[in-house]
Amino acid sequence: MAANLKVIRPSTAVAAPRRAPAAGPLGTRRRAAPAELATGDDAAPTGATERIVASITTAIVERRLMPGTKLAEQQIADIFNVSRTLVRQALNQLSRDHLVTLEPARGAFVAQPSVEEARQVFEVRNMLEAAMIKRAASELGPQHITDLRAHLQAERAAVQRTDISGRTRLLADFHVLLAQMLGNQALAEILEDLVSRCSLIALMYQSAHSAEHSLEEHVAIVDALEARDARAAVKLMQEHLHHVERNLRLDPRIPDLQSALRPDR
Amino acid sequence: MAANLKVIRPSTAVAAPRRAPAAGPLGTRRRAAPAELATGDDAAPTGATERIVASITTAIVERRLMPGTKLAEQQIADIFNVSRTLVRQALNQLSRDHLVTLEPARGAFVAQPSVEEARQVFEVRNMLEAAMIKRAASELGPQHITDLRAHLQAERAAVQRTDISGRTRLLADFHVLLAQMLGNQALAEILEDLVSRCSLIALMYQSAHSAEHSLEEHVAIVDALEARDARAAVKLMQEHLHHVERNLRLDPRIPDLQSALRPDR
DNA sequence: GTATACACTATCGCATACAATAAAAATACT
DNA sequence: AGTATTTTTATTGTATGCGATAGTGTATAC
Repeated sequence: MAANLKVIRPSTAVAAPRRAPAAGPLGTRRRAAPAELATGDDAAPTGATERIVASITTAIVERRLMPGTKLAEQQIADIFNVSRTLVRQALNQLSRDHLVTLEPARGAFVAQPSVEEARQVFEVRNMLEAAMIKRAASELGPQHITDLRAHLQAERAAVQRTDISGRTRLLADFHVLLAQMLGNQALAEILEDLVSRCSLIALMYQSAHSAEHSLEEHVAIVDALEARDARAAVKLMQEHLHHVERNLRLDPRIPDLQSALRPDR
Repeated sequence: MAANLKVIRPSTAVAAPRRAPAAGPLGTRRRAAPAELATGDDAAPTGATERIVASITTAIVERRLMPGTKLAEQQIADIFNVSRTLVRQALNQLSRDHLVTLEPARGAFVAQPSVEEARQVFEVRNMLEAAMIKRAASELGPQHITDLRAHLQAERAAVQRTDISGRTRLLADFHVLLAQMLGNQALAEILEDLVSRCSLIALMYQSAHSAEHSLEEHVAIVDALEARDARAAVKLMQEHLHHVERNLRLDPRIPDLQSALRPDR
């Protein structure tokens, strides 16, 4: 009975995962415990911190936690029926992922990435994913392509049924999936961080980039990979990232409004 | 009198930094506390965890802590005159940096990167740094070149006086410095992680790559940057990374011997 | 003499308790 | 009435304590 909690309202509360942690194509997050059994409920002795991190990460990426939301330790501890100690560990990890910011003696808050940070993250993604997709074009086999198609199908399903949180996650996972297929865990971990941050950025700056458009571009990328056309794949990926970035509402008004309204709650 | 400790012997002990934390060209590590005064001694209320992380990181990168060394919580707590709580936080952060591994219910150990992990890290560095140096060639100004030359001078000095720990750090910092000059903090942080891991890898696999050789290659890279020859810079950087990787003693004998001899000590 | 089983010790995992800090509220004063 | 100041309250930061787990050493049986 550890993790039965309702979806949260935007006001200073935290959400738990509605679905089992390892549901999606790449559910497990880094540094998994030895052998996490299918403990649907609470019986995860060591993985308690992991569970909290995964829950909050999912909540942020799936847009159920707004930037700037305060993450009070005791509240989260009550929700997960653990002590503040474990919550603290989780929040520390999340701050390393740039998903929450720790203000000394004030508490943890869902991060509010600056415009500059957004620029930097997209720049790094561009560097990394261009190189990645180039290798993918030459190294991925038929099985990988099949798996990618399956993922695209899942994306399409989520988009069609307007599953906002599912589609957000799946669209982001596409990029991480590519990294994992190259068999490079180090790359996958880095990209996972970057992609998560991008989800937060997209949320904060109210991306006008439609999910349909992203899906189309993903399809085009896989097509290029299947054709082993590295040049086209790189170009498509870079354009894709550029589109996503360009469709952010980076007008100074928006973030200012955000932070202007938020100080009190 | 918090941080007066002697240099450690390889057997299950931990070292503190002999010099002030922010000494080198890029001394401060990520997520710095608001304004870390020059508190030579202990008066760092919030930054206590930071200090421990920085100390152990430095100790590992500068080769004063061998891979596999046990990092007992109480020992470190005694050394820094803090409670195990803060040490735990520090060790958690370090495990996120891949510098220590946390074995459940057994403790923390200086990481022993596998051959496969080494391969992956170098692959990512290659992707990232090739793209980075390409941008650097077009974006860096004369002042940056001057700063790079100064850094090379510091490298040369450390190499000449056979300052083993200093040169190891400086050679690694060269790459991070490049990232910082591009004004991309996100990139710099990622690269800092990768470079730290490489230091550990080089230590573990007894790199035969001479420091002099690395220095020469760094000089060549800066020359190419100054000439704004992006193509050459990329090529030189990739060759440099390739040389470093190729000079690792990746023979299966070494790590097997390590793990064969190590279980008892 | 070797191997297995048992007990002991040391360290980790987690929770709880206490101290310090910052926000909030209430009161007093201009 | 509005503002400044003090008191109160809530939340974070750190330390400590207890239960649990794994490693180590010893004794006993074969």
